[in-house]
Amino acid sequence: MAAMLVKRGALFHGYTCSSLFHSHFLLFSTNSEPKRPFIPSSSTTHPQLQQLLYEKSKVGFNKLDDALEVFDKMLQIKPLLPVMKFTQLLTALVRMKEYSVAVSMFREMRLLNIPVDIVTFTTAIHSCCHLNTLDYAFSLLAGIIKSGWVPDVYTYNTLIKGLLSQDRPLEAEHLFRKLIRFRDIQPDVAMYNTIIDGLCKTSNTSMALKLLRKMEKLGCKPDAITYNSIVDSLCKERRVDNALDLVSVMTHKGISPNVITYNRLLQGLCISSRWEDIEPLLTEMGVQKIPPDLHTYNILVDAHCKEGRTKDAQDVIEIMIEKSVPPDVITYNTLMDGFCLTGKMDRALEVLNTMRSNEIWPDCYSYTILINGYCKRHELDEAINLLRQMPVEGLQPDVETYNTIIHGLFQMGRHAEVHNLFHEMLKQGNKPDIVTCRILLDGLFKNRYIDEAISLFRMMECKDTVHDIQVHTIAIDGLCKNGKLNEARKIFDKLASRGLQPNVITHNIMIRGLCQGGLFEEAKILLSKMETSGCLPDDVTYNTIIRGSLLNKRYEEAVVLIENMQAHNFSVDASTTSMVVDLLPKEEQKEHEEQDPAVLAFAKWFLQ
DNA sequence: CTAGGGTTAG
Repeated sequence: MAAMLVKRGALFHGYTCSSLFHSHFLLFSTNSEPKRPFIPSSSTTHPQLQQLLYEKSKVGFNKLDDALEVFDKMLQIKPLLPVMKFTQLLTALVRMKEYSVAVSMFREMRLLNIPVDIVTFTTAIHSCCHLNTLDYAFSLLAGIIKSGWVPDVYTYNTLIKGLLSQDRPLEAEHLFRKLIRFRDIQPDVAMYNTIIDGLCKTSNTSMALKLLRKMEKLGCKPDAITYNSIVDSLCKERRVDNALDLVSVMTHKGISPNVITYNRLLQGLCISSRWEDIEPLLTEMGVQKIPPDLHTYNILVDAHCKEGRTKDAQDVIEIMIEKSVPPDVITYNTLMDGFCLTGKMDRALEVLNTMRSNEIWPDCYSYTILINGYCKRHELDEAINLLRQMPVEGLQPDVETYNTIIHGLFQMGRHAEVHNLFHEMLKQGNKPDIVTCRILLDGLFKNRYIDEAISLFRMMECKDTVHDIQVHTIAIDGLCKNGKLNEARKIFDKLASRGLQPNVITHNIMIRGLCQGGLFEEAKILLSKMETSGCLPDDVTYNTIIRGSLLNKRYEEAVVLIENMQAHNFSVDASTTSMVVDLLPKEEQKEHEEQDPAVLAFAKWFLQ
């Protein structure tokens, strides 16, 4: 569980209601006000309400106004209706994702002294969690206790889930441990599932597996949800065989995999490019009588597209329509992306029309995909046309759209337009994200605006908002490539003290920089540090250091490095090979006898 | 008719 602590910024604040006033302020100052005031209308009679409630309970509360109308009428009734009726209304709002209205209504109920109970409180807490007002959620927890109720497993699970969804896993863990330690509640499957999912989402799969065993030992039977979280996590870590094993374990224990299990496995096979294993799994789904759903088909469409088989992807869509699983906007976006990937922009645009004629309306992402397609083809004017088309279609470009087009402009050296678009993006109220930071920094370096790049990086450093290894890697790369090796080294050396873990790409960039700057010894030291650290070298690392050794005329060491690489089951890449070939004397040079014998010896050894 | 209304996975 301790490994959950890796998530940054998760300081333990405690669970008091000290911030009650602050939370109230938040509630009033945001859009949490009801859509209209709760002024009870007159001349409502009880039977009328019963009729309304009866009707609504059959068709559900479709509109927000329905719920508000019912609330008004409910308030009229004397004697007061059972709390449950009010809770049902709150739940209806939650189902409509009208969380702020739900919270306001709850507050109204409290002001009117409607005697809410633990279920009502929990529903209100659930709404707060969706509104990012966790402080208020915890003040409601205090409110529960003050009202003489006892928070139960539902209440705490809602809060834990809220903490996790707010990226506060440390506090979620604390709360969970506290509950167990003080035996406040007996965790049930749902609570274990919440924690296990939290562990999985913070890449603590082994911890999740431990907790799975622990819950079983404590007599809490895991269900499909428990296993699916872990299966998903294993697949994302490309441990799809472990995922498959876990599924056979669950089946053995009498817990049947469901469509979500199979979808996660299919996705896992796709991530690991194990196309040959997909067909058997689909067959097994058929045997188990689990029909594929929309997600299954979307995974298949994506897999075909990723492999460039857009025809097969289209066939899958045909099958979907046949089987009455109508494609959605994701299906069509995936197919469009497939066409963009192969540069077939006309086909991608056809898909856009197909989806419109099927009354599936393109979203912002549809346009981003197309814009990305044009950027890849270096057709920036087409991309900009599409960007301008979006508002006409009632779509507002988002950060991702702007990131895509800014990246494209930089690639084409259209630096001046980047500035315009960046300011447009800010004016539209889009906050730059970490990807924007990376694109800007990289673009400035690659377009040789070195001073601008450096000052941008310094700004990011000062603000400390950009606590991101990729941004630092980009800066190191940019500095190395522009003859500022020492500044690059300074940043690299400071990474650990900033709590940033250099990854294999960071290392490869630094090693290449060192080799090209003639600091081969230092590059070798860095490689050996990698071999003993958690960041294992990959084929790029070995090829980089080998090219470095050749560049620095260390032919004996090149032999050792190549053998070392082959011992690690990596092979020499094309770039390294051509470098060796270049070492050989050219035909026209053959008569000259200046060739270094060590070079010849090495090249002969390599080519034998 | 003694529950009903609230928690967890893509």
